[in-house]
Amino acid sequence: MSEETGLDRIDFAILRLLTKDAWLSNKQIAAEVGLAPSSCHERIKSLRARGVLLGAHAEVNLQVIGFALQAVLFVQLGKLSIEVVDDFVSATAAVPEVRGVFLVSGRTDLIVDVAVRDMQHLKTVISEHFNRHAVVLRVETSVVFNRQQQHGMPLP
Amino acid sequence: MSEETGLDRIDFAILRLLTKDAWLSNKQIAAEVGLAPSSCHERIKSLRARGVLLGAHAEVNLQVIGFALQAVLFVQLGKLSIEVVDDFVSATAAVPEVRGVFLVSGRTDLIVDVAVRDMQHLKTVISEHFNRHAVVLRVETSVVFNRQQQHGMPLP
DNA sequence: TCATATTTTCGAAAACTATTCGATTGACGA
DNA sequence: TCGTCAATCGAATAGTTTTCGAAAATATGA
Repeated sequence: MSEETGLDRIDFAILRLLTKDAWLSNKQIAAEVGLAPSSCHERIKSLRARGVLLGAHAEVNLQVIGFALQAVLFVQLGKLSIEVVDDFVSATAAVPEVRGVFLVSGRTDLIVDVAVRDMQHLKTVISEHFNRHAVVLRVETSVVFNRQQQHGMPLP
Repeated sequence: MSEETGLDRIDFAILRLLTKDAWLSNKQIAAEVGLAPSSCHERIKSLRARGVLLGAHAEVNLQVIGFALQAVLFVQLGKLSIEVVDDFVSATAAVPEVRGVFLVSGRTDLIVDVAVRDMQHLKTVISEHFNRHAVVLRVETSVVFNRQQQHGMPLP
């Protein structure tokens, strides 16, 4: 068991499997990692209880439900307190079209990943949720041509 | 049933529940959407078969496994063919530390979201996978201070 | 409008899986 | 070496998923 994390080789194997496919059965995982189903079940329960496994989310094909356009917004904010900025980040994340928000260092403050139906919809989202907001100084928009997301573990 | 998507109100309810928590049982979902378990099961099977539901991924606490630092890389590429660029996007997505890659329009070509252990690790990743690569003209790095991800449906 | 075809839903049975629990094993420090 | 503790196991139970034929609802066409 690694002293760093409190997780051993088998825990990592379980995490790797579940990040690849959260719908694997406990029985299948147990077989893959070489444990009895009851032991594997105990480990997964423990990983959840310790806050290592945070949950699982199904992935839907956004094209199919009519969200054909993706964009990235580079948002510049005014000089604000940390509290105001963090609140704006949370408010932004709560917008249904927003898939992700990053508060970053550098020339831009916020990077916002949005999924929309079309250009008209994109215009509406930017106008309603960013340009209208007093804390926002400037929004630069980039269209996403290609995108790849990695859901697995960041270990080779 | 919506003619646009081939999905009705109940399908959307199922998708909303599963994107929030992919570990909900079929029985629970059936109860929430007001169907018999067998009918609900049939719908979920169909959503998978039609490519609407693409899969599910467990979410792990990256801090706990030692990935304490997140960064966004803004990568500028040379004038290249679409094929070469798409290949580079795929190669980038395959790097374990890379969580997501966006090929975008505008002043930067690639936005890369990475999770690393520390600054030393970040330096290594940028050096090994970007600066070393001939197609990369320039990499600008931003540290991620705060991040929120939305896994649910982009509908109110 | 009515009859027919098709799809969807349902409940019950069967098959399978998760979950619990006491006993056993194995690791570790005294 | 011994005792303690945590992890593992197998078997029993409880619960869920999956299948399937029949019924209901919905769509189709004359």
